[in-house]
Amino acid sequence: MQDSDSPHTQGPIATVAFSSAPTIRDVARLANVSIGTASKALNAGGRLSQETREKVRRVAREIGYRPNELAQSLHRAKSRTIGIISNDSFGRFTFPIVEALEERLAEEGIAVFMCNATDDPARERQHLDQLLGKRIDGLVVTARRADKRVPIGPFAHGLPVVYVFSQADDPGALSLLPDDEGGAVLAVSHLASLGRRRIAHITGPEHFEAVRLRHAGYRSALADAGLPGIKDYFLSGVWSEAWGRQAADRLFSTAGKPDAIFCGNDQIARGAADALREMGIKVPDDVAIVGFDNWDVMTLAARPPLSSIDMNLKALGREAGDSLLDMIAGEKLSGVARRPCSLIVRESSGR
Amino acid sequence: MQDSDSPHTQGPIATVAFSSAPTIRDVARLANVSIGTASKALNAGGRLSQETREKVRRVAREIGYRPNELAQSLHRAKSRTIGIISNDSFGRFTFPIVEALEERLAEEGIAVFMCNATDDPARERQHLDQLLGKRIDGLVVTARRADKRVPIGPFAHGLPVVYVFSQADDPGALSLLPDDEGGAVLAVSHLASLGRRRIAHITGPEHFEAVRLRHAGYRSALADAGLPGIKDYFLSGVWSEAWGRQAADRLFSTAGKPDAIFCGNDQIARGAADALREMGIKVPDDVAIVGFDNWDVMTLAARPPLSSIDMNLKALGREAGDSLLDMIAGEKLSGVARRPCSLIVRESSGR
DNA sequence: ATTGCGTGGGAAAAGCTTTTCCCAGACAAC
DNA sequence: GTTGTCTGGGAAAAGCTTTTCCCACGCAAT
Repeated sequence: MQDSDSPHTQGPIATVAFSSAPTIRDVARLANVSIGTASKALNAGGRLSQETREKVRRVAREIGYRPNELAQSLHRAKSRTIGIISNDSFGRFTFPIVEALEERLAEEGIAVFMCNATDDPARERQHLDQLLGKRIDGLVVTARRADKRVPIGPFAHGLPVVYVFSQADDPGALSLLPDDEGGAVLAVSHLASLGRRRIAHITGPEHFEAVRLRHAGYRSALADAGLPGIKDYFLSGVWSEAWGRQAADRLFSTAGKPDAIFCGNDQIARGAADALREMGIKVPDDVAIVGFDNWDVMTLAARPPLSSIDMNLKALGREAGDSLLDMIAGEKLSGVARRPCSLIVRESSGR
Repeated sequence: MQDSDSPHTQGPIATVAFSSAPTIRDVARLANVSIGTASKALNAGGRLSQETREKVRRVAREIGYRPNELAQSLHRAKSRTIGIISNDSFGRFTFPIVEALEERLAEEGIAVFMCNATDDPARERQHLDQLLGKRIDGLVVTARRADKRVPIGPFAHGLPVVYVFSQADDPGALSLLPDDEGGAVLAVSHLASLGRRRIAHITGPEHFEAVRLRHAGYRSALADAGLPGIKDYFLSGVWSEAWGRQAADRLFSTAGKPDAIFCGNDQIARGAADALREMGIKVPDDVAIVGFDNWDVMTLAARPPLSSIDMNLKALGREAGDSLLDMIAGEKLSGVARRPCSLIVRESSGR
């Protein structure tokens, strides 16, 4: 906290009852100084005797004075406030991002307005309007899917905008995304390094960019390992456990019995693991499995616990905060940046 | 939106490039009127000719004028802003609450500051300090568990405070909670109404108030149905699928084979369902199961899909918004209110 | 004793809006 | 033609801070 030594952060919430929050006039009056002097005393600026300074601070603490940030913001034309517009109703993916972002910004004393638009352009517009009225210093846009969306700007006054887990054709804005392709490479190379040679891929709907990118990573990692791409080993469906079970059944009835499966998410992976267990196929001995998302609810509850790819969403959120701060400070950042995923090895591909 | 007819909500984000956001002075100058007149023209107040009014509005729209809410807030001593402090890092339970709350408040043009304290009193204090500086009109406190916490106030200036999914000994504040006991009654009466007579209860750690309340509901519903409470049928453990499996195993090896299980949450219920299936016990034919939370990730993926108790968290969040609005409007609300849960019947107790 | 300088503190403006009060002008009525 | 009334619009204050500029006083130096 930059102002952790300012008097109001230490005092009680309020000691003296005022009819409304005390202002600097109250402080000045009670300390027998002018308003300007009181302000200088509280802000470590100006030339004041130590004595006066302390007197003012003491009074401020006693009456629970806390500067009105609205007035401060108005004065300095910076609100120390940013907005987040989400289209995920803050679901599983945006949440860690938003949490890390909020934490980073809180470190700088910047508060976060949270707006949920749930893919409704009218609501998004309404929120945006309100945020602009509140003179936010920056804007973060996030979503459930990393697919391209229409730009939310551009803004005449150069409002800094960061898209995270989301992207748009917005030349002035920065997009921060996980490296889906790299994550898939990580998973498949890991499986190959275990000696697996028949690696299947069960995943979600192909209209997701993430599905296409992870598929690309799967293929390139296979090629790098000198393994053939087998058509029947690629199964695109939906993001559910039921599909994972169904696809696994299919792999072991019609297709040629793989010895490893890379799944597009952890739900599919868990479904596949369940199906294999019920078929009497041992995981990881007969078939190794790696999921995607590293969602503990799935990976830890599955039998056996699932290896998975972690998109490092907290790090992504934190970086979004860093970047936004840089942009607010005047730096120009733009383009699309993809950040690496991590492989988390558990029993399903362990040993 | 109360001001949906004000000009700025319809115009473009910005048409003319200003060095910084245009102010009402710019509008007044370009429309050849005084600042006061411009304000009146834009706000439907005062006595102005229709002509002047339209001229001002046209200019405002053309230059993308948007009133500075910081100045408005400063003037009217209402920020139209509230804060939410969460200690759940916005997890599964607080999300729906916060989402509904934000939606309700957005309807009134009130923006929401989101703060995550994660059970760290220092961070909570820091956030609170900042929020008070920003002159929020109200505060919502939420948490991962509904257990009692230390009050966040009291505040000298009567800041409205609502605890939701959380409670504290704060005489001036309102607490809104789900009726855990009633939810348990709902579940157990439902099972009894299906003709089940040996109803077990597998649940989480007893230091959770929710566990104790649901247990109480379980017992009172048993009594109401004229069923005996059997000691071996109550199993308290942790909130996990693994515990659900383990407890179910125990019920069917040592205890006297129940014909229904009411589970303290959906993860336990899913674990129990899995264990039963693997023992060759049919759900719901041999044993009916009802979970708690109605968490779709569990209830829909389980085999069979799980009946569950829904805490109606969205309704709770919306009501928290309503109450906070009332309190901001001057109404005095306090005490602890518990809101009913709903029973969602699926296959695990269906037919 | 007078000049000069430094120091401590005050006055005022600026940032943007809203609202109240007031004034000037126009028109009607006498 | 003069008075009165209504109407359209302007001036100014208030809301709270910060910051710049300036002034007055005291002390030291000549």
